[in-house]
Amino acid sequence: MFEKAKQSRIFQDVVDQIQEAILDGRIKPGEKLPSERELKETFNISRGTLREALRVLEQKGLIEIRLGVHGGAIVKQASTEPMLESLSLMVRRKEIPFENLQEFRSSVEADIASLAAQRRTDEDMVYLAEILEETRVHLEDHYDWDAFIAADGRFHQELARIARNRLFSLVQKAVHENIHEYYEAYLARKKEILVENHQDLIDLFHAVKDGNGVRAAALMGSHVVKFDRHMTKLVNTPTSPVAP
Amino acid sequence: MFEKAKQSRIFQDVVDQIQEAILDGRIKPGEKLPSERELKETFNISRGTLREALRVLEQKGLIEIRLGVHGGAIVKQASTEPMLESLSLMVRRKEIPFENLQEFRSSVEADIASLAAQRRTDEDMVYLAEILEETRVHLEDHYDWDAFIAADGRFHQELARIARNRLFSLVQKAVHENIHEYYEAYLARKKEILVENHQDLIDLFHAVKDGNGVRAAALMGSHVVKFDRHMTKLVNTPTSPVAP
DNA sequence: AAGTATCTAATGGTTAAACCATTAGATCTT
DNA sequence: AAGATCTAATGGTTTAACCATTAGATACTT
Repeated sequence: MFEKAKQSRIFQDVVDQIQEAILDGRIKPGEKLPSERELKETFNISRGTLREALRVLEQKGLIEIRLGVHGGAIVKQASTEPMLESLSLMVRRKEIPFENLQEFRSSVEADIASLAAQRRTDEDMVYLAEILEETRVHLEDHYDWDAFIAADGRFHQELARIARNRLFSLVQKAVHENIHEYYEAYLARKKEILVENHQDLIDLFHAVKDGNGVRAAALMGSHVVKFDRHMTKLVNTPTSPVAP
Repeated sequence: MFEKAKQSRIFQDVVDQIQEAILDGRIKPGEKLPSERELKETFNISRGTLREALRVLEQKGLIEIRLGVHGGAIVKQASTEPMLESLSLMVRRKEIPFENLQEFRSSVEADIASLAAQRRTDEDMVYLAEILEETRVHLEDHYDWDAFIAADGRFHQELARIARNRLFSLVQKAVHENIHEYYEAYLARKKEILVENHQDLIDLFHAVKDGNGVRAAALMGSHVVKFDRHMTKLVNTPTSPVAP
């Protein structure tokens, strides 16, 4: 019924006030807050307390601090960093099993492929074809594992852009960045994997070009799953039963 | 080719060291860090600098500070708070258009419904049936809009649990909490909306019970879209063209 | 006149020492 | 035994000073 009375922390009050000012648009991205010495007077607090508030706001991705004579706290554009970091921390803390991450990625990528197929324009397909050609070059002309993987990443990213949903783009990026580390660590660099992968991308390209959302989603789902399977056994360290 | 030399900030170094210790498991959830006065000696820094580091770690959700004689910084269990907050900030800063949020939610809920249908056990269905009955009571026996909406939320949440993917659960929660504010603000409280909604839940329940993932996904997709449509026109404030 | 070096002042980064507020446990009182 | 009080350790806050970085002003050199 009741909630515990919050122990007042002055810096938290300052954080809230500045955050609301930013969210309400009273201070806009690019604009500068007053200097620390001015702000401490405004809020009638010490500089140390003010600086603790600034650290919190900085960590939230709301402000950025610059050094020097014309430095100070500048309101940042909204960015994906805080989301990337918080997801990354969840994964690194093993709060999310790796298979969950794989499964989620597979579903999200399939959703993206479906939307992309429904919304792609002719210009989109031109650019997507360029990326597809890149993967072919890095596979057939000058074999280069890392370059192929990088182009493959751009292909997925571009599909998300074609889907025209910023949240999907953001989530796709967050998941990809967090799963990529595992590729580096656990994936055997066999060319045959990339050959298979490349064929998937070609099929995907055509499904999107044809506006066939159902097929695009199905192809993408199996594409991701197939790729993940190459390392599943290596990642899954069985947890030993805990003694009572 | 090069990246700009990072301006060294001492507190950042402290943040990194403590964060790594937590992620490596050298300090475990529930365990307490030494007191501020001890830590400042360990790192050979001032207390103010140390406290700035603690503020950052606290904001990252890695530690929690308790007051009093046996207080101090305690390593927290991994939790969803940081992700919820960062997504919330993105939405509130209008970095993500509302329609994107709706569309994303619809896709994710459909994915969840599909997985749930594939993985549900008999016990799962017993509990899900209880929640479904709750919605019926709040609609037919003692009509209560808020109670129905709350039970509806639990139905979705329980489906995510049945899907047995923590990342889906987490994302579902994050999106739901961020979209819920809009319901409060923009949704007309007409009973007929809930009647329609309730029928959807019944159909969904049976699709899941039958293990029909495809049908469950389709039902969930249209269920969410239908619900969202009731407020779409109200939320979309057309942006006036900007003068050059 | 142009370019270069130096100086200046404002800003964030850091330190030090002190005091306040909160809290769990020890001690005292009844 | 129960309750009140004291004690000490901890986080929260303040103050005042100094350091490091930086953009612009000024002085100097060619």
